[in-house]
Parts: sequence; structure tokens; C-alpha cells
Amino acid sequence: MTHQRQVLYEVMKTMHGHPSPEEVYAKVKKKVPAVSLATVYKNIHLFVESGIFREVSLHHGSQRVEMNREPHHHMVCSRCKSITDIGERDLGLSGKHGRLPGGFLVERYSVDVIGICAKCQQS
Amino acid sequence: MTHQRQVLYEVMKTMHGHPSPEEVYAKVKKKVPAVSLATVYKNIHLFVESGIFREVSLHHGSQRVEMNREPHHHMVCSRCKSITDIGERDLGLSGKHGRLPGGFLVERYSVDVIGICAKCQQS
DNA sequence: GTTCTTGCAAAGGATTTGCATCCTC
DNA sequence: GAGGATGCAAATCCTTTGCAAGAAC
Repeated sequence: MTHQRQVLYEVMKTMHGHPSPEEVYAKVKKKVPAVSLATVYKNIHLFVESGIFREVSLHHGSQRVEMNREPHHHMVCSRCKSITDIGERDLGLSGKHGRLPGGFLVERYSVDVIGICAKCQQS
Repeated sequence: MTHQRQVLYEVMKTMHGHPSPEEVYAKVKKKVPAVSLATVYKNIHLFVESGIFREVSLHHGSQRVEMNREPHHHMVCSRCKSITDIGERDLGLSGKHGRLPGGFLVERYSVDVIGICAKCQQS
């Protein structure tokens, strides 16, 4: 537990919304001017790995295009990041009808089920 | 409607799953060896913009860390990509209990509501 | 012909990595 | 003192862009 890791954690705890590593870096720099962006990245990665913080959406390394035209959602393995489709019915979710808070106009729902795929469960 | 755009579209129609631009590029290259990756990117972007294809999850430019520890989901504006939290209750979704197809072990649900935020609706 | 598209290479942004040095325990 | 963490810079990956040459209508 180093000083910068401690400060990084404290700073992040006070933040709201969905900050990017750059934004966290900017805040930490105010308390520890010599801190490097690499350190911020390394520690955020560590925090997310250990479950202390969570990332908003899993990155798949690159953009992915959806080929399944049926209404469906995704099962995303938190280990290998594989994406498997799951039909709306199988998932058992039903979107709320009507307006959402703040006047947000709904186009579609995109549900990711995060978990461990069968293959990763074996290893 | 150029030749490479036509081929790109035809190739993509035959693909399954969630291919990356690189994967699409590799397939198109077999039919049009001189095609460039830039062209593939440009056209995929065009297809997604016009709604012919859809991207699996919206990119926010960089990683985002979740600071809200309450159970909640996200409203993501398809124009400005802003992320707004929405409580589980407000969203009116309830996850299915029990096992999912393929033995997928559920850790959590991550629901993104894709649409247009109030601010973007005005402009 | 005019406009849009292509291919190439260079630029760009986000993130990771190698490595020598420095800090914790 | 050993092992892990830091800072720096270079490297990497994914994606976009500028621009001259080429295709489409």
C-alpha cells in the first residue's frame, strides 16, 4: 500500500458519475503532482480486478458489430470477455413502458449479463 | 454505391456473432484484395450511423469507472454518448432467476438504455 | 464533370510495457 | 534486503484523417 495508491483510492471514493482514467489522473495530480498516468492506469486496473471498483461497460478490445437481428441481449464472460447471445425470452427481462426520468427517449434496451461462461468455469 | 461498399455489405450479411472491423476486413480482403482497412472502418461507421447494422456496445472514448454503488443501470445517449444512472426500480426490469442457457454463471446484469437524452432532443 | 469514395500513410487517442529507481514492510 | 510500485518514455493497439488518384452517376 503505497502513498499514491492510497491517495488514488481516496480521490476515487469522492468522485461521482463515470470518470475516465484521465479525469481521475487530473484529480490525483492535485494532491500528488509527480504521479504518472501509467500509475493511475495500473491501479485502476487493479481496483477493478479486485472488485473494489467496477467498470461501466466491458471492453472487447475493439468495436463489435451486431449480426443477430432478432431481439436479444448478451452474456459477457468477465474473464475471457466472450459475448454470447441470449434471446429476450430466455433472459426473462421486460422493459418498462412509458417515459424514463429526465425525459430520456428510449430507442432500445441493451442488456449485458456479466458472469463466467461455462468454459471459464471449468478452468 | 461503390463496388467495395457493395461487397462489404454482402460479406457482413453472411457473418455471425460479433465481428470486429479487423475480422470483417479479413473477409472482404478475400474478395477484394486491394481493399484498405480504412475503407472498412469508414463503411462500417456509415452502416452503423444509418442503422443498417448496430454496434454491440457504445464506446465512450475511454474506459469509465462506476462510482454509484447502488444497484442501477444506465441511460446512454446515442448522440452525445452521455451516461446517466437510473435506479433498478425506475427502469422496471427484473432479472431472471436460476441458470442461464449454456451454464452461464450470472454475476450481475448491466442494462444500458440506448436513446436520446433530453438535451439532445432539444437540438 | 462533379461529387463521393478509395487507398495509403501518417496522425491520433487510449492504454500498456520495459526498465531503472524508489518505496514498503 | 526483497519484492512490489513508481515514473518515464517508448511501444502498441485501435481508429481516424489528409490527401491525391480513381470510380460513380
